[in-house]
Amino acid sequence: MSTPTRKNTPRKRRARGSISAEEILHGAYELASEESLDALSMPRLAQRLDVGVTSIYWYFRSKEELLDTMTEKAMAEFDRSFTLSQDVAWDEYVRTYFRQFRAVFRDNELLCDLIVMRSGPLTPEASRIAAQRIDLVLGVLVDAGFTPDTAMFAYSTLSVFVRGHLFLERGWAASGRPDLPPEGAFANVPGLSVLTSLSQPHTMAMVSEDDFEFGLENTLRGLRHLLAEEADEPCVVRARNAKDAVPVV
Amino acid sequence: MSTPTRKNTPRKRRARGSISAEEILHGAYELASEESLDALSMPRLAQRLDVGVTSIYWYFRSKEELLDTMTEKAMAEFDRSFTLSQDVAWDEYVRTYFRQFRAVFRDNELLCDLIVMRSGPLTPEASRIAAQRIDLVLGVLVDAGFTPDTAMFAYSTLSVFVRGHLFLERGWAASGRPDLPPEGAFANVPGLSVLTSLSQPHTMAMVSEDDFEFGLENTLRGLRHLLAEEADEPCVVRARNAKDAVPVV
DNA sequence: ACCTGAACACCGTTCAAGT
DNA sequence: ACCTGAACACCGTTCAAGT
Repeated sequence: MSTPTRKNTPRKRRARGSISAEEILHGAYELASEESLDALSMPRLAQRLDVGVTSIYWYFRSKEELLDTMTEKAMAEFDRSFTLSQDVAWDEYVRTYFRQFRAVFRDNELLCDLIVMRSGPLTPEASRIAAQRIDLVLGVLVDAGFTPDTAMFAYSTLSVFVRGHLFLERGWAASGRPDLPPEGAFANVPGLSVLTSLSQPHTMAMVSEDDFEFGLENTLRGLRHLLAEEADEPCVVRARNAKDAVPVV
Repeated sequence: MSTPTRKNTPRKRRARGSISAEEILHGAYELASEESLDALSMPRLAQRLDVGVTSIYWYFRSKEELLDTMTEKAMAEFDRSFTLSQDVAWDEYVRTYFRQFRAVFRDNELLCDLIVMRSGPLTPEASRIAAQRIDLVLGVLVDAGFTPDTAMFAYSTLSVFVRGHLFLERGWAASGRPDLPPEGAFANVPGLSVLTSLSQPHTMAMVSEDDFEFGLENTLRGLRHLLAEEADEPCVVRARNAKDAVPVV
């Protein structure tokens, strides 16, 4: 029994062409997908691939570079899971698009972690995929009468709102604690007036289904009226403030 | 010269009442404030306080508990840096409030890291402070004619948007790279139509000043019209979609 | 050219003491 | 009751080799 124990067995040296960037990327993606992005560490990945930890560094300069490449893969997968509607009004198109946007990230934690949570500059490839998808939505908005610039701002607002929503949702999910007790969240805070007179339960998290839908619809309402204003809609005259709105009777 | 070297000098044991939770909290807050929240580690903090690392664990069960307490402090500081406007229209009030909301977090990285980036359940104390501030804004909305529930949704939308904006901004800032080259961001992506015809520079980051202002104003516009709809404004009849809007001429 | 283990400088946290 | 160092199980990364 001079055989070294399992634990201390040094792996036999692998052949020269036996690893590749693709293989590492695939293993990393799988590991993160099965467990979580947090669980992805260089040692764990090496173990899974049956490779020396340092070998990974020959193919990826750093963990960040590996994550960037994983994000490319994630962006392609995100793109594939979209089904764009056709022949609907621009606002229905946008509504469906961003509901789906949220749904895909909600159902796939890894995509959300790589693309939403790790937000920042993308690789050119990931950037390309995103740009082409965004351009389609902008096209719909421009066809509806928005200028290209306004269309871009409209997309930006919704994108920031939806990603903000996903980000905050994740924060509460990660805490383990379920959302605050729906009612009674503010029960023992003195000096409150409105918060204690809500007729439906609201939570501090602000990431309920209703919160999402309200935000989405309100943004669309704003855009609808912006479009009308830009087209010199005769009904409401330059309504900057509610009380300034002049109904043309 | 039998004196042990500086490096290896064991700290002399401290007296029994010589540390306190407050002192640790203060030191942690200062360290994070001077450097960054990332730079705050238990060993670094202990070193700064001239205390054994493990001593901290007598006062705080974990680093997370320390961070939660720091967030309480941060929330109080955030609250103090607010100056609420008076005697202005509800939408001007909300506009000023959320511009300030963003500005405070932008100017104080630590507050942003503790309150925005580390979003999730707050301690009861932090929760209380936030609830009281939010209640003031809701009061203004209710006075303007919104129902308490709608007021809460309105706050939620804006809060999620602004925090989303701050979160994304931080992601791009952390990357070190300045934002993408304003124009030419999509220059070499084939098949683009709208993105290549923008008359002003937009960036992939979607967190420019203009993006923020557009989102804020658009949300306010949506809310203004929602208020009008709810009050049975005679001008636009149940305008769920732009094409459904019936101008009453 | 590719793969490797040992080593480095860190983490957060536990534990069995010391006083 | 409070403070402590040693130790544990991790990180990401570098370096000087091996083949």
